[in-house]
Amino acid sequence: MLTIAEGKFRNYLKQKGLKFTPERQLVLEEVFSLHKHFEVEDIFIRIRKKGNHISRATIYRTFPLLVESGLIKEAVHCQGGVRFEHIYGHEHHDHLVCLKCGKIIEFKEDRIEELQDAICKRYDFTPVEHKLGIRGYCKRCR
Amino acid sequence: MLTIAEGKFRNYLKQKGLKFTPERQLVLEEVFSLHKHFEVEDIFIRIRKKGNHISRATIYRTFPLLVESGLIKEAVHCQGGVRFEHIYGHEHHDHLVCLKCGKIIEFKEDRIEELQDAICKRYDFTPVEHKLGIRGYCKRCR
DNA sequence: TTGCAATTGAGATTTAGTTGCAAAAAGGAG
DNA sequence: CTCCTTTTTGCAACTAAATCTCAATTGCAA
Ligand SMILES: [Mn+2]
Ligand SMILES: [Mn+2]
Ligand SMILES: [Zn+2]
Ligand SMILES: [Zn+2]
Repeated sequence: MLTIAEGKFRNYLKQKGLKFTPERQLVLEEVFSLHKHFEVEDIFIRIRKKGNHISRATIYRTFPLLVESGLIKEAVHCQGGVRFEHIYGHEHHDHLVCLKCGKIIEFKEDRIEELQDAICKRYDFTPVEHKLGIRGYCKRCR
Repeated sequence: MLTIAEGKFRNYLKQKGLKFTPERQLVLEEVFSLHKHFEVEDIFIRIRKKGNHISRATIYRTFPLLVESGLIKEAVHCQGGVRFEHIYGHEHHDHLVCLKCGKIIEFKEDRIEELQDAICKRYDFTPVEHKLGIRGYCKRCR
């Protein structure tokens, strides 16, 4: 999984004339060692905890490259920072976000996706990505 | 329209033990004189241009009250600030956002809304609000 | 190995939004 | 109307996320 993601990242970088540096590798590895939503600060802290050195600026500069290369994307705008998630190795899905406990439930509904396509056709609009977030209260917080 | 919105706002404030001040009235009027998406800074500038005095802090403090009272809501997180829109006097809708020119197309699709309800039932989730934003390229920018 | 463009880290800067506080004012009680 | 309490205001100081600047470093292709 990581190796394939790394291959994609290397290709992307090369094709853009950019370099695969040790710092970018650290970020990539950390991002793909997680299996949930994450934000810049999470990755920063985890890399530092492992004794590796990296600056926040580098992570902030690396994330857009990971997005551009199709490996991760913005998932939800929670209170505070932007949260990211993997694309590579994960099917597209949308989110239910609990306003009380912050729990995030992922769901997939093909019929919604189809209707979205139909709407884009109706407005002669070429979709690149979409985000559907439903906020409310989960079973336990209601 | 404004008068009814003002009534709702006054009720909300009273019920919370808050006051209907001239500044809050200015914000309310300005917000409802617009008929498109807006952000805090827009309202600030428009009020100032008319020669009225108000501070940004007051507007930042008033917006959550307008949201809480059900008159406006966050529409989209564009590059930069949060954009708001009216709820009062407008039907619920979602957005297509052009990544090139920033144009926003509003759409309404009841079948998507129904499917969302079904999903919430499936996960025993009580929805409060949702936001569906499709980003891509409009007819002219493609 | 060399040269150059890309990258890095550190700290400064920007930007959106929040907060503390003293002075002002709303609005209910009397 | 006047008084009194509570809320509100403006300003400036502050915060936090993200971006930028720049000198020193490094990747990598020739
Ligand atoms: Mn997810
Ligand atoms: Mn809208
Ligand atoms: Zn919950
Ligand atoms: Zn466009």
